[in-house]
Amino acid sequence: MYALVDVNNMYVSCERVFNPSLIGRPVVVLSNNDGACIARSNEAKDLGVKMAQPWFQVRHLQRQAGLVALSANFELYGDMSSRMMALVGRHAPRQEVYSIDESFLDFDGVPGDLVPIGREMRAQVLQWTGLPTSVGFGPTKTLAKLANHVAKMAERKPGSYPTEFAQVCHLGAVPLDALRQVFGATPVGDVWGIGRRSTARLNEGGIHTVLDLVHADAATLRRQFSVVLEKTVLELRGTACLDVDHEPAPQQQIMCSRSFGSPITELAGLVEVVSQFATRVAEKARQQAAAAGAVHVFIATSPFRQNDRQHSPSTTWPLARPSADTRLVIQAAVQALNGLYRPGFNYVKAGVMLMALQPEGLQQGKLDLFGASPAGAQAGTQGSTLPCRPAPGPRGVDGARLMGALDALNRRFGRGAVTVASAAHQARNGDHSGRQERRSPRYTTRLEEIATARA
DNA sequence: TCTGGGGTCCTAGGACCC
DNA sequence: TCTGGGGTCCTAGGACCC
Repeated sequence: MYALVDVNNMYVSCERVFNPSLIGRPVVVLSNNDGACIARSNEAKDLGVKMAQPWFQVRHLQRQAGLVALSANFELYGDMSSRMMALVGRHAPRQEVYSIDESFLDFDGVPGDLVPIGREMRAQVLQWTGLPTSVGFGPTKTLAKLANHVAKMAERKPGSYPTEFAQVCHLGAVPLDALRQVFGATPVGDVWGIGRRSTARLNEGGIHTVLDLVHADAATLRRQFSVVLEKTVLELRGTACLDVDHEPAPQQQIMCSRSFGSPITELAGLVEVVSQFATRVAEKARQQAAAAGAVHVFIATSPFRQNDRQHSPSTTWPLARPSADTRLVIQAAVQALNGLYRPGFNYVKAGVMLMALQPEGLQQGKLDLFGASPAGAQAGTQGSTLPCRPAPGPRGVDGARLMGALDALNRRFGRGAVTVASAAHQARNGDHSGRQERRSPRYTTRLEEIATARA
């Protein structure tokens, strides 16, 4: 039997732990640039605020309805997440951390009634971290997900589902007719793995509820849609196709992308932001002890600016050999960018992705024909590389040691304290990193921002 | 004026090989 | 004049997730 434990309105709940005056009020957490709502309290959902809705469209609700908006504080959410994950992981033999606020648990071999275990787990997380959760049990991951959805909705919208399902719901332990009722009351679009596109197509074919879906022919759905949907149907019928992934494979890509505070039209501005994103992904790769085989870059205009000409190209630039050296990643990213850029467009977003990741140190042989010159661009200008020594970086400095020193300085003095020159023009040329005017303190990870208690 | 960011998996089709 | 077929690998793009 599987469980899915999930924090209700995670980001808002994290904020409420440290600012209880937010409890009971409509609250949203905003994305980068304070541009869109990426988390909503139940009260904000009831006001009609949609996921990813632009802030300017709901801003008027501040006055009209007391809506409170906060800038995202990912450092806080990440730390709260690890505390919560550690707690729930104790209750089952195997755990898969599925996202920042969700965890699958595998209760295989655990005897007895799981519902009391779920309630205890929920109470413990609430008491020890302050975060409210919902728990769903089911014989497959998809059913556990659905049970979790039911647990949440039964609490939030009395009447949508039987009240005994509120907070903790075990769909593997209900009578068949009760299960049919749940299936009949749930739109297909609420099922894990069925998105907007598939929902529309299923509806056209007369499939509206989960009950319709489980009665449909799986092989036909596979032909018309995909194996993914077929598996979803099998899982809803109780046949497990997905297992808990307790040892996740290393990441395949590392990305950093962001929209800008205001459009950028000049190449120089794009070089700066792309260099910063490249710096960030290289840092992330080194944290994971990974090296990238290629660098993918994209820039994009805004589809919302309908009078603008649109241009959203992307390209992948190979590295001469796998690396997480900030300088090499920046060089490759900027070269890629040079090929993408066209004058006369209002670019509003860019991103850098590291591809073909592999464990650091796995590289075959320390030598290659062109030494360490990036993408072979400076081949022949550096003389030959001696065997059995780490190849020098672009300026003849030992790359690994330099990056290690860079990371250590930034850990100690804060991110961005030391960086590569091409990524450091921000202060002079205006800030493209965007607004974050409503961010709460990083209570749990910065000593200087720790919560203070008042008598 | 202002419209998220970071991921995974699957599929189709082209390149390439023998 | 006649001009293969089967397999693998890679890539781009789509759909989905939170």
